[in-house]
Amino acid sequence: MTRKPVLLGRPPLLRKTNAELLLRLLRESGPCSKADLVRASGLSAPSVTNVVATLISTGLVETVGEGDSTGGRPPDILRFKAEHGCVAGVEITRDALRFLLTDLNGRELSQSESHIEKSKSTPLQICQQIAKHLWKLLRQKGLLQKQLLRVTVGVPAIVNVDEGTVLAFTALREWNRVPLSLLLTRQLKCPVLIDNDTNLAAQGEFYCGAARRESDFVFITIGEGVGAGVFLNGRIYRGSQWSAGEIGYLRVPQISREHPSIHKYGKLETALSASGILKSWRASKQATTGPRALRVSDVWDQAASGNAVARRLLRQRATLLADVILDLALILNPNLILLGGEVGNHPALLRELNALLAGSEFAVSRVALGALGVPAALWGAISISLEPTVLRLLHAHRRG
Amino acid sequence: MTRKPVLLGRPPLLRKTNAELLLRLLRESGPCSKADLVRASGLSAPSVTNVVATLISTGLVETVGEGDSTGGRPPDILRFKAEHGCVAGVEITRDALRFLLTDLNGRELSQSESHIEKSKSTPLQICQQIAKHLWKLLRQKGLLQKQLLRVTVGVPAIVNVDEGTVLAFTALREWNRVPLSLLLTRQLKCPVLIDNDTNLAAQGEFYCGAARRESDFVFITIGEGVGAGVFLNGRIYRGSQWSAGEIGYLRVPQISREHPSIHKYGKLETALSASGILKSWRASKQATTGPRALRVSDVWDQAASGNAVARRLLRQRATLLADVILDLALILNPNLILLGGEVGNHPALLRELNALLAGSEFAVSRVALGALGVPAALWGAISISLEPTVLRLLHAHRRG
DNA sequence: AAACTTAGTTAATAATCATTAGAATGTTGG
DNA sequence: CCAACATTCTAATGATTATTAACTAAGTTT
Repeated sequence: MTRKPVLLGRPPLLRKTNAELLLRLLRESGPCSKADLVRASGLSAPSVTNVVATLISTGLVETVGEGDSTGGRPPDILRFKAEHGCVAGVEITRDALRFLLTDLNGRELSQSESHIEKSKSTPLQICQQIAKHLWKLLRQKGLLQKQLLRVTVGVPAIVNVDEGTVLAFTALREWNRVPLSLLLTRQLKCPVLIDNDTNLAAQGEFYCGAARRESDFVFITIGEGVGAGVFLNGRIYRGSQWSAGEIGYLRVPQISREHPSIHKYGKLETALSASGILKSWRASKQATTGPRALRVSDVWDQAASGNAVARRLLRQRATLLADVILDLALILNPNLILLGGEVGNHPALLRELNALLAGSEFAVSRVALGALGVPAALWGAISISLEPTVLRLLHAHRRG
Repeated sequence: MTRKPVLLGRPPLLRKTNAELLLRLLRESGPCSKADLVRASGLSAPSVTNVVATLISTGLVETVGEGDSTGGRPPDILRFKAEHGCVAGVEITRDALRFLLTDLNGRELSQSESHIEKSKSTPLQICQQIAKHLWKLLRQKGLLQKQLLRVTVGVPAIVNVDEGTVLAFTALREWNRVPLSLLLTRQLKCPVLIDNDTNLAAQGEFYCGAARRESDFVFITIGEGVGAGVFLNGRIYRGSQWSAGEIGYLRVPQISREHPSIHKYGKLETALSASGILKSWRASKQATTGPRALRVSDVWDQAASGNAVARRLLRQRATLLADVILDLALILNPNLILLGGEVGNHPALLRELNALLAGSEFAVSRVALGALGVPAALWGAISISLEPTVLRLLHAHRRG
């Protein structure tokens, strides 16, 4: 047995704390000198020298030569070695896999997509496809397999994040209770985390999208289904059975009551769905031979340019959505509510919503559009991968 | 200027950490010996000796003689000196002030109530009445004024907890933007925190009521108004403008739309209110001369014993409330939803709700009744007062 | 009464950070 | 061009706090 890794109030706690602090400063403010770290951290110069020496010994930090003098000895510039390894974000959708590979600074190395063949869509086959694709991406970028340090996977389902199991996949029954995280960890030989795709999209908008520095917000995505990523106190809130934000069965005015069920869409979800909107549009346009609309955004564009049928469709959906947003605002009082998905992410809908919501004296949340679009969940996956990966490297090396 | 109190990764951080750890252990597990603390904390015996010496020097800990031998030298028993000071919880309602005084272990010293005279109900007069009453209670218990170390006040309003100001008092316009915390701090000469009463009630149920060890739950109170205390990740969630849980304007089926307004009740609130229920009851019972009902609980009792009119009233309200609960469960997925208030806290209502909610495949929260009744908010006030008070004492003494 | 058990203290050692002094290596100004 | 100065970084020393090992204290068990 190794020695017990307790680290309560013993002296090594100081080193750990300060090493994490300096590494964080280096990652956040980019390359700088020891003297800069002294000023930024508040630690003494000898301590910084000492801690940096251990950081360099882990391989996470390196010197990159002299910087410019500012009237004295020129500094040795330090930098976080972001290319030491890489992390990946993966998103599983009904018919495709999406991939994003970044270095340890979250800088994009490659982004790609891969179609899922209907005949090869069992959980195990999907895992194999993911592994194969990731190995290919690594090869293309000249990286070793063991440099892939962590993978986070988004799934359109209720997910037990602790156990790494998929609990309920609205459309795909065979995915029930699949230990996806375990399967992938075995194949990829690195830690794999899985999470709900909408949760990850919210995290992505927080990381580099429209919700930067917002500690409390809700990301609503509307496409075929409806879901919300609830982000509170600076992190994803998942609920006690992992189903927070599953708003497809919400009881709002004009929606008849039913009980939440795992394998079908809720009434609200159906009412707001893309296919429902397109169906209504096509039905009413077969009479008046107007312009074609293949996607919901086309319908919303038509509404914005004055088409009466499209305007009615938009108004109906916005009215429903306004009720949902007000309920969220009353219960959670977030600063911001973001709209995403092919139905949700449109300026015309936003305008309509703002008109419907104006007039509240409290429970006022700013409503806005997501900034990242489709890759939002991938960026969220990267975002929650980076911090634990770096800390793990730091402490693994300090031990061994 | 005093020296800067930075305490990042410097050696004193260890002492601080360990002192807090041992004090917490001592408070949670009651009187024990140094050897017990060694076993419980994982620290070495000399360290415990050392830290305990500093704890004793602050006056927060004392020795109380020898314990029983278990086959060797008998231990010196240590104990947290809970009578070193006291904290108070206060609740302001429309027509009364409620008080709870406890020692630093949260053990009740006295509980009392004081009527608010209509002619003396300005914020300043209320503050004076609170101070006067608290001084009286202290005198009765033989405590000095300076032994009152912290007071937390619950207010039936939206409260800015950071600034200590009352933002919106549904019924009382004169309370708008009152810096209640500042006023009381001046009078009481100790830190005063104010918070929403329903938030505090939720905290109370967590501390010593029906939600012990539940890290995620919602406490719904229904009386004249309707409100929810949202408790997530082990603490009150207040939202970004302090109005989380203000569900009186929630848009659920059967409730017509309106915008949240500060100085009147919402439609849902009105539909569920005690006075509305009693009014309907009296209207329908003037024909059939049945038993009298003075409180809503009497009506619910009648419903439980088969009275048709009462059953209809109960069914109506339960239907509304079931929608609210399902919406909360979908958005937050808490483990538990508690009912409180004179309308909410009744077994007949609970039965009806459970019948209406049965059948969901996910978003299932256990629904139960609050255990503390009227003093819930007072216990919540005590609960959030204790920890900061003890830590403040510990570190104040270690400095001086 | 001797052996053992448990509680607690003292003395020596280790980890870590801060302070002080000084070395390394530039720029600035006469 | 060189002396004075500025900035970066390191080496030596001392302070705080922890641990380990040895020891004292005071009981129970055989």
